[in-house]
Formats: sequence, structure tokens, C-alpha cells
Amino acid sequence: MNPPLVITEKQAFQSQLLSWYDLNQRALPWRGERDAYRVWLSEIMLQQTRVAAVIAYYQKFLQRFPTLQALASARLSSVLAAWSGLGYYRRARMLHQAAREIVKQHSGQFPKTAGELADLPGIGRYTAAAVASIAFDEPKAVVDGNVERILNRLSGSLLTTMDSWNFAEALLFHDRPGDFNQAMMELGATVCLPRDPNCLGCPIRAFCNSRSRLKVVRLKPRRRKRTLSYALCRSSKGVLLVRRPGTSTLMPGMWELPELSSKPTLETAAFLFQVRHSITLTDYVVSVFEGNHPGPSGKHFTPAQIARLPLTGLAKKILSRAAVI
DNA sequence: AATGCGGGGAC
DNA sequence: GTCCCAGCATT
Repeated sequence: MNPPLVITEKQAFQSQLLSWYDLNQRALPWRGERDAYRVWLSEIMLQQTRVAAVIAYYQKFLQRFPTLQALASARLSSVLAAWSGLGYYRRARMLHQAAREIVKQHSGQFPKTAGELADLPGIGRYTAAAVASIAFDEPKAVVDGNVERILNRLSGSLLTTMDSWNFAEALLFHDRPGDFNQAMMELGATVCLPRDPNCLGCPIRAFCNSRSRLKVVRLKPRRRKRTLSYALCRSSKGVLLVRRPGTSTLMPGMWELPELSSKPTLETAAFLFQVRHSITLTDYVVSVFEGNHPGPSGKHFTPAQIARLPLTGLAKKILSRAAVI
């Protein structure tokens, strides 16, 4: 299929983009990284997650699991603990599973093609192309949210998914596929922004058919607001935590504080503090009370034990705020 | 094609 | 308050 927009000056487009990238790329921990394990980890962490949120997790994770072999031989709970707070915990489970598959089925050698990579859990078309192009120079284009927005604006129309991928492949600079892909994403993240793009500072404005005119209509459901209350029960044995059911669709098997079904009166429990937390479509205002309310189930953990536990993001936030961890 | 999956930061 | 982020798996 032909790309929806024929760029006759493809070479000029690639040259402008890459020159801009070489000069203006942000310094990020995974910039210039060619090790497949590290590239892979960064791509998984960056799925639907902003760069700013990933940086610290990426560095800490690599300290904890420096190599593919270290990750593969680790317990899942350790991996989830390192992921705690980053969200989308299925990514951590699949990352761990994929590491074990590579060690077992590929004798520790990282698959080097997008086709093989895509067979691993947690690696779809985007991540397969990203790792293959960045770590192994395979000429495969990526389309993420940034690239899709750029392509829509370049073409001046809302492209179908298939047209976006074809267009991206048609534009790809085969001599530096990894840099080309990262340049497109960097442009989307810093110049071709969703709202108010900086068209005057754009290195490929000469090729753009819409500038900022293309309207994107998207109706997202409104976020709901809810209040929650949790008990912080401390004893000489540590802090009381409960484990979410393994069958739960949301954060299965992870540890959190015991929830209070209703806000206690000040006579029965001392109010400690409030924190805000957002998950999925709900914004929570969470009140934490000093608890002497040991639930029917649960287990006490010392701070040292808690540090190695897969906590929900909210539990981590509360325990951090309470100076337990 | 639509949905569920965390969480937060920029505006 | 709203948007949307270097997506994937499942249906």
C-alpha cells in the first residue's frame, strides 16, 4: 500500500530530522544505549508511562537486576517490588517471564529480530521494532502515540493504524533506524506536542501539511472522585499489611494497608494525614488513621521486610509519607 | 475495534 | 479539572 503522503524529498526530511535530533536530544539514561537488555527494559517501562516517571525506576531496577540472567533468576515478588509505584504491573510479570524464556529457549542470547522479539510476552509490534532497531539496527519503524500524532499532522489527516505504520516505514532512515525512531518520538515529546505544538521550532515543518491545524477530537470518560480510609497499624512486630487476592484483576497479589470500610470517628482512631492518589479512572482522596484495628487477615512486616515486598503504589505512598520506609 | 490495566504531571 | 503518556493482551 502506498503511503498516504508522498514525500518527494524524503532524504531532506530524514536529514533535517536526524540533524535536529543529534543536536537537541535530551540526555536520558538509556540514550545511546545499545545493550538489548537495557533497551528492552527502557521500552517496557516507557509503555504508557512518561519519561520523567521512568528515569529513577530504570536506574534502580538495573542496580537490582543488572543483567538478563539476574532478572531471570529473581523471584517474581522481587521484580514486582522493584516495579512498585510504576503501574501496569502486568508489564513486570511479562518482563520476568520473557527473561526466563530467553534464558531457557534462546540459551541466554537475546533474540535479534523484531519477528522473534514479538513472540515474547509483553512485546508487541511497537516494542519489537524499537528494540530491534535501537539495539540491532534492524530497519523497522515504530509508531507510538508521539509518532502517530506527527504522522497525522504531516499528512493532514487522521490516519488509520495500518496507514500510520506504512507511512512510518516509508519515511524510515535505514542507515540509522534506531536514531530515526527515537528522533521521531523525541520530536513528538518536545516539539510536536498534543496541544500547542512549537511549529516554528520544528525541523520538519517544511514537510508538514497541517501544522497545528489538525483537530483531534477525543472524548474520554470523566474521572470519578472517591474517598478511602486506611489503617496504619503499628506494633513491635511492624506494620500490618494485607495481600490483595491473587484473583483480583487489579494489582493481584500485591500488598497494601487494611482498608477501613468507613471513616472512623475521631474518638475511635487518630487521624494521621491525607494523600491523593489516582488509579485508572478514579481520583482518590485517602485518609489514613492510626489503627488498632487488626483486620481478620494480614501480617506484620518490619521496614526491612517491607522494602522487599510488592506494594501497591498507594501503600508505598502512605508508608513513605508515614516515614515507615 | 474496544476494553482493562496504574499513576501522575502538565496545562 | 482534563488530557494523555516511547502499548499490550484479550475479546
